[in-house]
Amino acid sequence: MRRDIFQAIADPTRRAIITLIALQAMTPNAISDNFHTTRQSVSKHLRILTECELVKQEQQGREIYYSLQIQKMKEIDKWLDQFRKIWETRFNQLDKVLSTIKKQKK
Amino acid sequence: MRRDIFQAIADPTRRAIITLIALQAMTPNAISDNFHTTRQSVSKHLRILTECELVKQEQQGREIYYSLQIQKMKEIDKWLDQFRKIWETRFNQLDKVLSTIKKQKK
DNA sequence: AAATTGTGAAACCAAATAGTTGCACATATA
DNA sequence: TATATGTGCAACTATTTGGTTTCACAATTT
Repeated sequence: MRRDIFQAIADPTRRAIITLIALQAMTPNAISDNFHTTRQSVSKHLRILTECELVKQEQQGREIYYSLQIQKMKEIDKWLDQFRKIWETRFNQLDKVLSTIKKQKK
Repeated sequence: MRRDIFQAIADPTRRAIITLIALQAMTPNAISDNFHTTRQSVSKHLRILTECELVKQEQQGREIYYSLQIQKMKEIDKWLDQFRKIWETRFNQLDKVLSTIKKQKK
């Protein structure tokens, strides 16, 4: 059973849940009201998200509030870094080409 | 058959392929030399990556060179934007708290 | 105390996935 | 022309996945 952030955000419902609870904690019932699926299905997604530490729970009486562990999202950002370097370099190269063309026009 | 970038980068082998061909185009044979899997398996991954436009092919004789379409990676970056705003705000709030403590110490 | 509500977990199922094996086909080399 | 090489694709398999149904249990309300 693989369980990492990339696998977690692969599912569109899970991405929607993440967005939904990014700003405020919500209960499984409240979350599932926003989707055309059962509470149990959402519950399963929340378990997966919890297992890879993208989400944390907070019990309040019989209700459990789920919220996003925003710092975990930075791991995706960190992975993107290696490519960011490349696309920025390509942009700079394009910039260089453009300024060369500009000079030649003079 | 779902086919989007998030599903594409969910597989660790595909993420490794992406990193491998990010800087230079490579043939399926050369790519599969880097993994403990068959050429056919890599070929399948390349097909998935091509289908969601993360990778482009360039035929050269009987060889086909695959390379990363770096700008497509920006889509993930774009999706992260909504969370980046949150984690930057949280950081600023922490900053505010810290400077308040500093003031109180004076 | 009895009924209701909010929840997680197990059992089950259909569909998707990653991988393998075997093949076809085009390009290159002998 | 015959053989070797680089490749994609189809068929098959084991495993994983997302979803549903059913149940158990604890907290709340009546």
